[in-house]
Amino acid sequence: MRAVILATHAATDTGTKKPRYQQLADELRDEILRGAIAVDAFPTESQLCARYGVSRFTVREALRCLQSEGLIQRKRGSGTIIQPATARGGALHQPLSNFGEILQYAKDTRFHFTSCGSGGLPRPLAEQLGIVAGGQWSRFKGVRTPPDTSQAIALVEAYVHECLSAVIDRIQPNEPTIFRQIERLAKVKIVRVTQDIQATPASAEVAAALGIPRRSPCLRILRCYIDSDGRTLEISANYHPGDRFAYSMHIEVEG
Amino acid sequence: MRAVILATHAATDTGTKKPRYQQLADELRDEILRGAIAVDAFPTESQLCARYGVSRFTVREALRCLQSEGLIQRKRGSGTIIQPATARGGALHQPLSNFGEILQYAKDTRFHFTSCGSGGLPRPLAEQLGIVAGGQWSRFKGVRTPPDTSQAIALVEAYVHECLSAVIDRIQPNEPTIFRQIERLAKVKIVRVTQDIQATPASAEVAAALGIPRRSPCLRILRCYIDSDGRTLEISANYHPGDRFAYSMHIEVEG
DNA sequence: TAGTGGTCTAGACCACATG
DNA sequence: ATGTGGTCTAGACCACTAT
Repeated sequence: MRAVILATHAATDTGTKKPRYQQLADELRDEILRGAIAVDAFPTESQLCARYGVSRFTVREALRCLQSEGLIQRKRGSGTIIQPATARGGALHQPLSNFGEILQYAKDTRFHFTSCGSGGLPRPLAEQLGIVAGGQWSRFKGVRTPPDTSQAIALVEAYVHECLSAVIDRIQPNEPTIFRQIERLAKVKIVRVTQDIQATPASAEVAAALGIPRRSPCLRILRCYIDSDGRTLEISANYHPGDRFAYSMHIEVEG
Repeated sequence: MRAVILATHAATDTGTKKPRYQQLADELRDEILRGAIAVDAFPTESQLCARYGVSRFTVREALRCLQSEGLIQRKRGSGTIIQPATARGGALHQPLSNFGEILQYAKDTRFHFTSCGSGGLPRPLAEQLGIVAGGQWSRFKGVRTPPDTSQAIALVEAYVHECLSAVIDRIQPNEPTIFRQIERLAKVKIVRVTQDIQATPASAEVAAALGIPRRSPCLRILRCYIDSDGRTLEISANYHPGDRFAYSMHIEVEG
């Protein structure tokens, strides 16, 4: 009865040129996670402006990133403090509520899947998502495993829309995610992901893959990957064992 | 097998004075949800600047709100479009990933609870959250019901920290949320909420309250309400029936 | 009172999409 | 070529906190 432990810290795409505020966010994130800044001695905005030679806007955009990742906490009048690891939940509650963290989760686990032909979406799935049935989707099936054990933490069923059929044959079964391959091969960009989280009983297949009893509780995460034209290019259903997996997130209160 | 339907649109606190960009966001959100703007005819930033007599910064802050709520989608070079209701999932996938939406969910359901004495945190709960055991917590228990049916959608167990014992007796059992009462009575402010989502089997108590079989899958959402000093003031465990409740959210991809 | 973060203005240049 | 949203500057005033 221990939730999955995931490392944080999004990958740094050193190849692409990032805006200044993202570079700054990367640097500060690094220092925070290395413990190079005392918890109660985070620089003020004006100090950061001076130190990095940027305007307050750039500093604030960078700090907005770190705040949305739960690394810092800010209060008008008093300043910025580093969110202590205990308040972040230690290694136990790594948030998965932004995109970089989903990627990191994928990178930190092993994934292997196989192609399973094509056809329509399963009706219950299409109904829940409100997607008109009838399209053709290529089907993949796989298992996700943490690096330190052989016990699977997810059975994954993925469906890729027919409009990508030209590149489907080139999808490799051992890369960390399918949608990143789609982006690269079809030259599209995923700009939005929707998630539906529900508790379901383990089917025979899920039970076998995860090593749990049939009908025992599973966390099912249904993800839709949407491109800049609003098309749903991929749908994945992820079944996680209820006793070994928790989905963690944090919410900053606005105002 | 139908997920819970929740109305969106955060409440407008007409009493408090809001920043200009939030007022603007409220107005635009209203127009979008009323259908007063054609899906493909959303004004550009400069049009909004002119129409409302504000700077581009203010417009962009407002649009950032709407984007994080999933109402609009923006693309450099082409403009802003309204996310059609189908891509938002219709009434089926109301997001609960920001604070206003959690409040709205609470407002749209009936909640009744009773006080159940005080004591330490249950050990498994304390372990999962990494909170040092030993503190005293006041215990509440309740049921949340949608307005249109009598079928409960959640059994709630809440724990309020002893440092608020001065106000605990004044907590009313019929207001929509406990933490809002805490904020008002103890003059504190919740600035951060963490959530742990897991699938668990229904205990006898949960099964009875929700009208589902014992051991059937439940979605358990564990929330910690944290104030500006980093103190966890309230912890709530929410048990939702797996077949009647889905937690939906969307994620905008950065960059 | 001094300093913090939150809001806001009026500019500017850029990458990108569309004609 | 024009216009979009994304980034960035250099200022300003304010609400709030700490002392």
